[in-house]
Amino acid sequence: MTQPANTSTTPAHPATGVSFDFQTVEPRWQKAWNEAGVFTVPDVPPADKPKYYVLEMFPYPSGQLHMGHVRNYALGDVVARYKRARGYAVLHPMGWDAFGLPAENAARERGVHPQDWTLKNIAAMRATLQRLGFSLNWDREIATCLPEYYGKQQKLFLDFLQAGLVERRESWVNWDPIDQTVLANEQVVEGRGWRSGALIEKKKLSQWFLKITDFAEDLLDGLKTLDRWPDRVRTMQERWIGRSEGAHITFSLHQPPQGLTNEGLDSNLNAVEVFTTRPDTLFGMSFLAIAPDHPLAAYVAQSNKDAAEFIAECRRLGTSVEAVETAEKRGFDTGLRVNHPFMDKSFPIWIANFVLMDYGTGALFGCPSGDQRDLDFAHKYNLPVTPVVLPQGKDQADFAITKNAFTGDGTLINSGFLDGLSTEEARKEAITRLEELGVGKGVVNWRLRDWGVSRQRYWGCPIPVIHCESCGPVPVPDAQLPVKLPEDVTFDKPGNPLDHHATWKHVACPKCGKPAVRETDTFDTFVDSSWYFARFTAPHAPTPTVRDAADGWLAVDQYIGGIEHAILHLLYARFFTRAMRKTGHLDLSEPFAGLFTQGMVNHESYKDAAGNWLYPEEVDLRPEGAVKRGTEDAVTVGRVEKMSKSKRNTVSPEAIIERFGSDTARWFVLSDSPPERDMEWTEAGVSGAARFAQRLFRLVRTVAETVPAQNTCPADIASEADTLRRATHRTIAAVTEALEAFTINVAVARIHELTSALADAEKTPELDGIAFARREAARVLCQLCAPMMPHLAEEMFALLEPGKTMVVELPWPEADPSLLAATQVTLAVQIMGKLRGKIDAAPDEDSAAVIARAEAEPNVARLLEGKRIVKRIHVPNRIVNFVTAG
RNA sequence: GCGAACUUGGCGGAAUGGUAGACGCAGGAGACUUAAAAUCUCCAGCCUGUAAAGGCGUGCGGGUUCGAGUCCCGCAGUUCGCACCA
Repeated sequence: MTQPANTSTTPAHPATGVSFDFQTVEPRWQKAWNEAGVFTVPDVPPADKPKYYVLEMFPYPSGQLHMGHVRNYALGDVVARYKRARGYAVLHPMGWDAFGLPAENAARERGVHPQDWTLKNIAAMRATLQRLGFSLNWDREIATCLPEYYGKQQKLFLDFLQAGLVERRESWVNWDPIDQTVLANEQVVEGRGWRSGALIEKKKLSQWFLKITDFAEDLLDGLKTLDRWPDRVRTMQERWIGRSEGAHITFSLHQPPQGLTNEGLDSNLNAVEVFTTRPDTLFGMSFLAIAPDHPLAAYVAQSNKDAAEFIAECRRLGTSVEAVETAEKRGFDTGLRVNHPFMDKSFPIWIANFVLMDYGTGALFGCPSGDQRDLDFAHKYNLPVTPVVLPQGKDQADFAITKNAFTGDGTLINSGFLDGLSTEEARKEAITRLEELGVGKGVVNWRLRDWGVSRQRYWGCPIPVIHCESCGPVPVPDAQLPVKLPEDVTFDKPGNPLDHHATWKHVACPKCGKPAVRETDTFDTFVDSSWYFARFTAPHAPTPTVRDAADGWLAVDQYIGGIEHAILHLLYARFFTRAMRKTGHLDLSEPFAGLFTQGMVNHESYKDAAGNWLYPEEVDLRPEGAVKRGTEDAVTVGRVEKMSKSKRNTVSPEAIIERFGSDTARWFVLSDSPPERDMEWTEAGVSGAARFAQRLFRLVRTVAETVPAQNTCPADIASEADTLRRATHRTIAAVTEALEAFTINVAVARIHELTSALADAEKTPELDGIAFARREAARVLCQLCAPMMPHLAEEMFALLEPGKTMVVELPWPEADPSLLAATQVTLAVQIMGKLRGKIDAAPDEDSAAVIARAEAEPNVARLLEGKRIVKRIHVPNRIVNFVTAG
C-alpha cells in the first residue's frame, strides 16, 4: 500500500503570513502525508528494503495525553522518521492498554460504564496524537479491551494451558473485610483499605499462575544477548530473576512440643526444610525462623493463642514485599526446637515477620554473625552470636561481632570440621557433609516466582475457563471464543460484578453438560501488554498472530518507554514470547532487540499562602517573585517534580499545541535534556523553542525568496561560502551520529549551530558560491529537522523547492567526506597537565615541528624558563604536554 | 529494608582518558523603535588583577595517570522498582 515517491503532490499554497502559521500548516501536512499513504506498511515486510520496527509503550487511556506521552512518542517518531529516510520499511503502530482499575474506579465514583469511559478517553487521546503529527500506522490500531484483541489472548492462554505452562494454586491476596473485595497493593495505604479504611487482611484464594519459572534459566541467559538494552535494566532483571546457589537443609524437630501431638501433623512437619546461600555458616546458627504463613506456624497457632495473634498481626501487613521488609523486625518463639545437623545441640524455632513464604522454603536458619537481619533479630530477642567467619587480617583472639554482621569472605572459625577453610571451600564441604548425612543437598534457587494472573475485577480479559463440579476447571472450547465481557453490569455493590451477574456466570459444562459456572476472575493487565507488539504485525487476523507477518517484522528493533517498566512488563513480555514460541505462535525468544528508557517530564509546583496547590496557569512568574494571577497574592515555588494531578503541576499538551503548535511542543521535549534523563517543563523553554522554529522558518524563507537556485557548486568559491558548506556537511555528519546514538539533544544543538551559520551568510550575499552554499544549507536544515519538526520541515521545503516531493519522501542527506576534514587544528599546550597556551597546526602535522612550536609559544616559553623538560607528550591534533623536573 | 541508577555555571546540559562549560534558557550591555514587543550584535563559571596573567573549579573524601567530569575505592544526597497501579 505504499505509494511511489513521485506521485504525491505538495499542497499548492504554503502559508504566506509573516511567520510560520502552524495552525493552518500542521493539519494540511498531516492530510498530505495521509493521502500519500506514506506511513502505511504491508503485513509482510517488503523484500526490497530492510525492515525496522519501532514501538513506544502503548498508553493507558486515562483521559488525556500528558507531557510524558508527548516526550515518549516524539522520541519514537524521531527514530521512525529517521529510519524511514534511511531507506527502511518502518512499522510504527499505536494502540491502547485499555483494561485496568481506573475505569472501574470511575464507574464506582461517577456511575459511568468502564467501556464508555475507556472508549471516550481513547477517542480524545487519539485526536491529540494525530494533532501531533506522529508517523503512525493508524490502520493497525488496537485496543486491549475489545474482544477482537482479548479473544485472541484467551486463545493464547488456552494454548499455554495445553502446553503445561499454566497452573492453578492458592495464593495470598489483600482482603478488605468491609468492601468485601480484593485490593491491589496500591490500594492498601498503611495497612488499611484506601476507600473503607478497614484494616486489611491477607486471604488465600485459588488463582491461575503462568509458569514463568519454567523459563528462569533461559530468561537469565537471554539477557546476555540483549546488547542494545541499557545495562541497568539488564542488571535489574538479573537481580529480579535472582539465581543463587545454596543448599536445602532439613532440620528435624528436637522433640514433640508440649501441648502438640503428632496427630494431624503432616509428615513434613516433623522437620523443617530451609534454604540457605551460606551453608558455610551453619555452626554460627542460633535460631531457626519460619514465615508466618509456614504450615508449621499454622500448626502451632492451632493450640497457641499468642502465636495465632502474632500471625494475624503479620497478615495485616499486606502482601507487598516492601511492607514486609520495612516493618520492624519481630518474632514469636514457638517453643519448638530443632536439632543441628552437625552438632549435638538444638535451637529454637521462631516465627518471624521478615521471612517470606514465597522465597526459598519459607524458612531460614539464623546466623547472627553473618547476616545483618539475623543479628538485629538476635539482639532484640537476646539470642547468642557466634562469629564463624574471620575476615582476612584479623586476629581471632580480639575479633568480635557487635553492631555489624560480617557478610564477606574469610576463614572459618568456631566451626568444627570447617575450621581453617575459606568461605568458598567451607560452602562446598558443608554441602558434601549434608548430602552424606542425607539431611540436605546443594540446590539452585530462584528469586523469581510464578506469575499470578487472576484478578477479581470486571474490567479485564475474562479467563476462558468454566468450573464444573464433576469435571473441575474446563477450558472454554475454541468455538466459543471469545468469552465476551457482559455489558449489563452495575457497580452499586462491592465485589466483582461478574461474580454476581445473573446469567453470564451460569453456563453448561462444555464436557458433561451439567450446570457449571464461568471463571469470574479476569487477567492481570500485564497479560494484555505482554504480546501486543506481536499482534501489531497482523492486528486484524483471526488468529493471535500470523507467522509470515510476525516472523517478518519481529523483533521490535527499537522499543521506547519509561524506566518504571524495567522489570515487570519487560520480563513478562520476554516470558510471553518464549511461551508463544513453545505454542507455535512466534519463532523468537527476545521480543525487543533494542530498548530505550526515557526520563520523566517534571514541573515546578506552586502553593498559595493557605497551602493549596495551584496550576501553572494560575501563577505569574515575576523576577521579584511568583504571584497568583489576578489576586497578586504571593505564591511559594516548590520543588521540581513529576507532573501529577494531586500537585497540580501539570501542563496540558492540548493547550500547548493550541498556543505553540505541535512542532514546537515536539522540539522542546527533544531539546536540552538527554532523552534518558528527567526533563523540566518550563514556560521559558517552550517559548524559546517556538522562537527558534520561527527564526528557522524566516531564514529559509529568505533563502527561498531571494537566493537564485543553482544546480552545481561553482569551482571557485569565497572562503565564507566554503565555511558554510563545511558547516553544513559537518552538521549532517554530527546530527546523523547523534540520532544513531539517541543523543537527540545534541542533534538539536548541532541544528542550532547550522542555523546560526546560515544566518551569518546572510550578511555577505554577493560572494562567489554563497548562493549555492545557502540553498544547500537551507535544504539540509529542512531534512535534518524533519524527524523532530516534520510540519515545519515540509513547509520550508515547499517554499524552497516548490512542487517537488515532500521531505518525508527524501532520502537522508549524505555528508561529503571532502568537506568534513578540518583545514587547521588548535592544540592545547600544557605544562604538567595545566593549560598554558594554544598553537595552531596543520591536521596530522609532524610531531617534531608541533612540539618545537609549542615550546616556543611565548607564555609557554616564559614558564618553561629554568625548568628541565623530562618528557614531551604529543597527542596529534589534541595536546602537547611538557613534563618538567626541578 | 532490598535492588538499580543519577549528581558538571543562576538553570537544562556538552565533552573517543587530552583546551571543562558546546548548544539552549534566564541575565547584562548595545542597535533598531516615539515607546514597547519582536528582531539583531556583543558579554558572561568563581576569585585576584586596568590588563597581561594567575589561583580555584564537574556532590564530598581518597587513589591510578604526564594528564581524570570520564577509570578504581569509600561516603552523602536524589530518583526509580519491589511481583494486584500501569
